[in-house]
Amino acid sequence: MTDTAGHPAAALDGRTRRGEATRERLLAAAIQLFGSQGFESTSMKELAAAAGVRASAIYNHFESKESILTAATIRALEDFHAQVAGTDDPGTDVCDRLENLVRRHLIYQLEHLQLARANDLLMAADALRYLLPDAVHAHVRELLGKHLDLVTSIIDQIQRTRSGGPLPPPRLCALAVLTMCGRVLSWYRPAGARSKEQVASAYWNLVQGMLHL
Amino acid sequence: MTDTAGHPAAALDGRTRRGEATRERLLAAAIQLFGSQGFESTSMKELAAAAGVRASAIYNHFESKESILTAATIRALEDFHAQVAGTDDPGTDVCDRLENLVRRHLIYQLEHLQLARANDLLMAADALRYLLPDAVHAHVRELLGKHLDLVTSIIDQIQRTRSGGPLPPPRLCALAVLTMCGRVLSWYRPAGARSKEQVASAYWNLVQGMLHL
DNA sequence: GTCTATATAGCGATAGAC
DNA sequence: GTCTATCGCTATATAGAC
Repeated sequence: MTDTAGHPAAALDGRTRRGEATRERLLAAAIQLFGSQGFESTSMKELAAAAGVRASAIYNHFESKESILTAATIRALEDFHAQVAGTDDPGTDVCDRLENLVRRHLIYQLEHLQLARANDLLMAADALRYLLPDAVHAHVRELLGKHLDLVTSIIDQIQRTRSGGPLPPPRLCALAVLTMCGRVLSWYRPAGARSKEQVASAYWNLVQGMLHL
Repeated sequence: MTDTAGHPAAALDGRTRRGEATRERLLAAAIQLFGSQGFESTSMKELAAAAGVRASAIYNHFESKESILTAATIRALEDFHAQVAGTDDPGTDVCDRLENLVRRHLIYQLEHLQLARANDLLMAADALRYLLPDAVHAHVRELLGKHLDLVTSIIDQIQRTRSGGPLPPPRLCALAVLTMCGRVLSWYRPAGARSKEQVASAYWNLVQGMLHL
C-alpha cells in the first residue's frame, strides 16, 4: 500500500519503481475516466484495464475507490494551480494580470480536456461532497476560493483605477469571468473552424466589454 | 404499464388516477434526485422511497431506469422551453427580447434548482448520450439548439443595428450569454445578501457591457 | 506487486399473491 | 397498482499463491 506518502529516492528497488509507475498510470486513468464518464459509472475493473493491471492490483496503491478520487482531485487541482494561478506576477499591471490569468485558464481548459472536466465537476456542484473526506473537500474549496479571491482582488483594483460606469461588485464579476472560463469546453468545438488562440482572443474581448475596459 | 401514452380523461377510474399521481411523484423525485446526485448514484429503491412506494412498483409506470431518465429529461426541457423561450415575442424590440430571455432564464434557474441542475447536466456534457435513446438525445439537442439559434439571431440583429466596436461572432456571444445563465447557480447563494432580482439585474448589466449595449 | 479465486453486498428487474 | 420475495448480475474489496 503506497497510498499515503512519498519515498526516499535512494530506497527504490525495481519492484517499487514499477509500483510507482503503476500508481501513476492508475491516477492518469482515473482523471481521464472519472472526468469523461463520471465517478459512479467507472468501475474498478475498467480503471484497472485502462492502466494495464487487474482490478485487485489497484488495492496495492489505493485503499478504496474513494481514495483514488481524492488523489485524482488533488492532483488535478494542483496542476491547475501551477499552470494558471501560479503564473500570476503581482508586480505587473493589473489589467495585464487579468488577461494573463484568463488566457492561461482558457488554454489550460482546452489543452487538458479530461483534467479540466474533472475540475469542472468539482467546481460546478457540491455533488462530490459526500464522496470526498471532509479534509479533502475543505482543501479543494480553499484552493478554489483562493483563486476566486485572486481574480476578485485584481478586478477590484481595476475598477478603482477606472472611472467607467456602474458595475456589479468585484466578486460577482470575478465569478462571471471564471464561470465563462470554466465552460469554454462547451463552446469550443475542436472540429470547428476556430483555433484555440481565436477562441481565447474572442473570449478576452468579451471580458473586456463586460468590465468596461 | 402506463409508460407510453396519455389516457382519455373519461376512462379514469380511481385506481388509474392513483397510478397517474404515483407516476407524477416518481417523475418529480427523479428530476430532484438525478439532478442533485446524478443518475448512476440514485438507486431505484431510493427513488421509490422518495415517491412513497416500493421499488418494484416503479415498473408499473416505467419500463426501466433509463426510461425514467428519458421522461424526466423531456419533462424538464419542455418546462424550460415553456417558461423561457416560449415567452419570446418577435414583434418587440430586439434588445428588450434579449433582456426578457436573459431574465427569465435566470429566474427559471433560481426558482427550479433541481430542474435547472438536471438541464445543466444535459447541456454541459454529452455524458448522458450513452444513456438516452438516440431519438431522445436528438430531441434534446434540437430543443437546445433552437434556443441557441434564437439567442444568436437576436444578438445578430442587435449587432447589425449598432455601430459599436468589433465583437466576436453572434453565435459565440450567444454561447457566452447562455453559459453564464446556466451557471448562475454556482454564484447565487441563497444564504447570501443578494436577492434573485439583484442577481438578475447585476447579470443583465454584465451582458450589456459584454455586447456593448 | 501482481495474479486467480472468492466473499459479500447492492443493483435493476421479475413473479405472483392480493 | 402495490406489495413481498427472489432471481441474476455486477460492484467493491479481500485472501492467499507466486
